[in-house]
Amino acid sequence: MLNSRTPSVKDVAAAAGVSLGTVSNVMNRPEVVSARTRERVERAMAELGFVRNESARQLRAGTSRTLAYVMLDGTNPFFHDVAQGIELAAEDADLSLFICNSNSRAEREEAHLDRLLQQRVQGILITPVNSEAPYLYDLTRRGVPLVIVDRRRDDESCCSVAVDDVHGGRVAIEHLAEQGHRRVAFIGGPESIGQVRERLQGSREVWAELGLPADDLVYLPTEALTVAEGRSAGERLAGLPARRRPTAAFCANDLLALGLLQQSIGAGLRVPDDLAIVGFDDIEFAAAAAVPLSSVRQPRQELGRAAAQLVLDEATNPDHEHQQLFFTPELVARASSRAR
Amino acid sequence: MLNSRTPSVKDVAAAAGVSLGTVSNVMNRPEVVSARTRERVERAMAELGFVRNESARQLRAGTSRTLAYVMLDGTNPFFHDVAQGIELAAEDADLSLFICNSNSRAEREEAHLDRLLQQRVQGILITPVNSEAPYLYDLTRRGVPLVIVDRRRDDESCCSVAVDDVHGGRVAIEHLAEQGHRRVAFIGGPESIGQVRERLQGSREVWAELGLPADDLVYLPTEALTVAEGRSAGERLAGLPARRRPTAAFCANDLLALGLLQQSIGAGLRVPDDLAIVGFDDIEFAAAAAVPLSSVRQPRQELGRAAAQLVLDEATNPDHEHQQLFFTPELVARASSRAR
DNA sequence: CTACGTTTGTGAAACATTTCAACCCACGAC
DNA sequence: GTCGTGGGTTGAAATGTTTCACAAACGTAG
Repeated sequence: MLNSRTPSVKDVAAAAGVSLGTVSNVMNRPEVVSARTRERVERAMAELGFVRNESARQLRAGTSRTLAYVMLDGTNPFFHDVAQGIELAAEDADLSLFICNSNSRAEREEAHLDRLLQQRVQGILITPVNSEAPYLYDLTRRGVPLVIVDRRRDDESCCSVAVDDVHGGRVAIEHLAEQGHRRVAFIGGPESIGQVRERLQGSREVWAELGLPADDLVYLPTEALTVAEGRSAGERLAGLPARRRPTAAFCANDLLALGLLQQSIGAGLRVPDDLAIVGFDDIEFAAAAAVPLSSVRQPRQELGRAAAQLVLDEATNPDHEHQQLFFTPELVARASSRAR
Repeated sequence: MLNSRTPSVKDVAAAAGVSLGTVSNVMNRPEVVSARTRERVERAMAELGFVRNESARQLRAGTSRTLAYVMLDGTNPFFHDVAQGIELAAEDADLSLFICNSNSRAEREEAHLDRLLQQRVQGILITPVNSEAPYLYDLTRRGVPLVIVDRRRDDESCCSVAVDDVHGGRVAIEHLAEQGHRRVAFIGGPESIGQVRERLQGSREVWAELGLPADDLVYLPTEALTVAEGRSAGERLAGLPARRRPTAAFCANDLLALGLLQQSIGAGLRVPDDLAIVGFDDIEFAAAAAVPLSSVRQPRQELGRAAAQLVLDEATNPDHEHQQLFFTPELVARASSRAR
């Protein structure tokens, strides 16, 4: 019953009474083989339960059928949405997607990249721990199509897809100012993350343009962009003397905002009346929060899809040129920041 | 500068002045080659930037270095936590993990499985759309190590790892009854999902044992286990005549519960005073909800880790026996259901 | 009936690795 | 000296595909 070995093209060829090459043609160029033989071969395949060996295919053909995405933080739904966008594009191109998670650790990231190199994936999409890491430059030197997602590089040595974070910071603060807030907290960190810096920069820019005193935009640094850090920021916020306490907070991402929201409500504050909150990313759960969260929306799936298209272009188009794609995020105002 | 071809073992061998076989030995059985030559070969590898071709390795060696997990629903963080557990186990065994997402569509699932078969992955973990699907039985017939995660099969024709859902239903309802609730809603669906059926069954069992009238455990069916469905269930709940309206709800998963929570608060209900809520899964966001959500905790990472161990056993241990692993979920009581 | 073009099918080479039997060589025991 | 012994290394076969130059078969126009 159990056929020790899984059947190969050779077995199929024998069963169908044709040559190896013909079986291969049936799989790869069905138009060159006559309907009659094609059918015979297909029947043989079905009967034997033939499954093409991808390693052999790839070895000989030299081209793999997979893309890979190395995401930064598996606990943040944002990245899964990006991955979903990539997956859709990959599906269209009839490719598989390998999803890895570096968990913000450079060493894991490097290990994953090493594996992917061994697999000879067609292209790599990555939201890196550090977009200037030398091993990333190695990839490009090796000629591996590479797209940096949701980050950027100063030089333009590879494609990237990102969102205008400075602008994102601007619209968030603008909105809060419009709602009448005159003392606002910026919550986020560590500053080593480019995103955080730029969102903060945008916030400060527009704050200054509105002629508001710099001191009244309070920077509350955090250790990471997590729910727990959001809660702890909330505690620090509550600890400020009433006079100094902001009436609104702009968080560098939604996880922070969700943590802050929870802590605030738990502490008996009314949101948005006592504290207005705006997040960043607009993850699914932002809208589902008890007080639906205002957030600066990133086109998450679009980001992924666009990145996949760039990497495919680099992989297949001989005169590909690196591009830096930019999306403009927009504010989605919900209950957590509206009307005082 | 750019060396057209990526170097192969042959190139390394030439550069180091040894034979092919020796280079291979350096990679696979370093102990049999003398320290001197090993070092020479390693230097040559580094200089040439050699990267082993995994396809060729796999083709010849016959064994792949990857596991795969086909998850049911990428929008539910629960599955990502399971995946994380698998990933950890895979990392320990020095394997890569391929993560796929069927999005609850049998056709996508089958397409993914086909791909994985072609890749000759070492084993497949899956949370299937339907655990009795014929193509799943095909896998076993083919001899592919297979573990069903978070589902079960009636016959014991493959390994599975799941949670005792009947028990989960029991503890949730027991808890609510203890808090004094005498009219409770069970929210979940569709009934085609085994989980939903069993959680409901457990609920009914314990309700009857407590001597409460069957009619007072109100079953509110939903189309899916999503936040949106939770919201809509909330609306239906609010529409019930006050006399018939439950004072507590047990949701078949946390997404539903989160949706219900949001809708209820938005409608001006106080949780848990007007409506107590218990979810299922205990995803990260459950604790982070504005009113921290009580939930029946599944050991998510543990589930994944255990499943990975089973699949590895099946893959490597010649006298492997199929096992049905069971975890007992436990209630995590938080503010959404405590003390009226 | 021949020459020629088209359509189908063939067979061997190539891909990059692992594996294994065989070989070489130095060294110690006798 | 000779004979094992065993560590170190080699070379060739094998893995399952794809590709490509070529052959065979078959019409068809002249």
